[in-house]
Amino acid sequence: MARAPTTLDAFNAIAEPRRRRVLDLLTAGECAVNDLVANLGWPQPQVSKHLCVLRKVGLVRVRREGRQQMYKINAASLKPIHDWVKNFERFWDTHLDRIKTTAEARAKKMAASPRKPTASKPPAQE
Amino acid sequence: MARAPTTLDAFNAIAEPRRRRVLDLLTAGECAVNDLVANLGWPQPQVSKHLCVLRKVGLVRVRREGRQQMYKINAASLKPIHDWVKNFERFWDTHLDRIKTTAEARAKKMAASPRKPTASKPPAQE
DNA sequence: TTGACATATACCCATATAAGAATATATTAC
DNA sequence: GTAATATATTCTTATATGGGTATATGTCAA
Repeated sequence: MARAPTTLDAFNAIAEPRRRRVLDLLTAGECAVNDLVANLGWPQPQVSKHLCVLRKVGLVRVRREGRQQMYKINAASLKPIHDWVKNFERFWDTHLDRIKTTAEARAKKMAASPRKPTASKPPAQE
Repeated sequence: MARAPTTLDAFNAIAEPRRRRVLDLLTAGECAVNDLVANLGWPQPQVSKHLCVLRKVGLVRVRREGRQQMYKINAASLKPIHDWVKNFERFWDTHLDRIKTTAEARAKKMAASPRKPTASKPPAQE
């Protein structure tokens, strides 16, 4: 089996940095292909192809306006990614870490010598 | 040019659902390969290979303990993804929308008649 | 040493890219 | 109709994959 198609889901689609770049630009608002081409400086076919992938996974919506195709972001398709990554927040959120660490340290100290509540705490940071 | 290697960064690494699955399991704590194999029910070489990719992008750390290799999550490598996706939150988070809208409305009201500081605030819970 | 266990690696194969170049399609203007 | 504009599609090519199977490496035990 080969790698999953980029059009399978948002996870695969945004693995490509250039597609993330396109989405970043589209946060500013609806945009025609040529505007993206001008902003990005990439060959037009590449822009179209990346847009095609984004469209297939539902990350953008298209609307024709005369000769132009207006693309706009549909970021709701990013929510699954957001939700998944959010489950790992606690692993880097130093605020939560500190809370947890402090709580653990206090608990340990309490268990060791319940007499001295909050005293000999050298550096021991991080 | 071909697609970027899965080992290029976390974005590419987590495009594969099975690797996300592995990370999910590792949130429970450090784990030997065979434990993962047992939990996942995949052939051992596959588990090892996926772990290898995760290791190369820094999403997991290994430690040898006797014959076992203990893998633990290093979710800090997911932070770039979190940070990127977070920029799109406003596109689906109706909660933020409401907060923003409320804040703007209040600001506008304040500007119009600065006399009433914080009064007519009915439910607006959450 | 020999063997058992735990894990990693090597090989094969079908498939899927992403970029580049050329061309096709669709829409409007003349 | 013809031309011009805006965008999409069709090639090609180099490269990377993920699963399967077999095997190599590393570690402990007797």
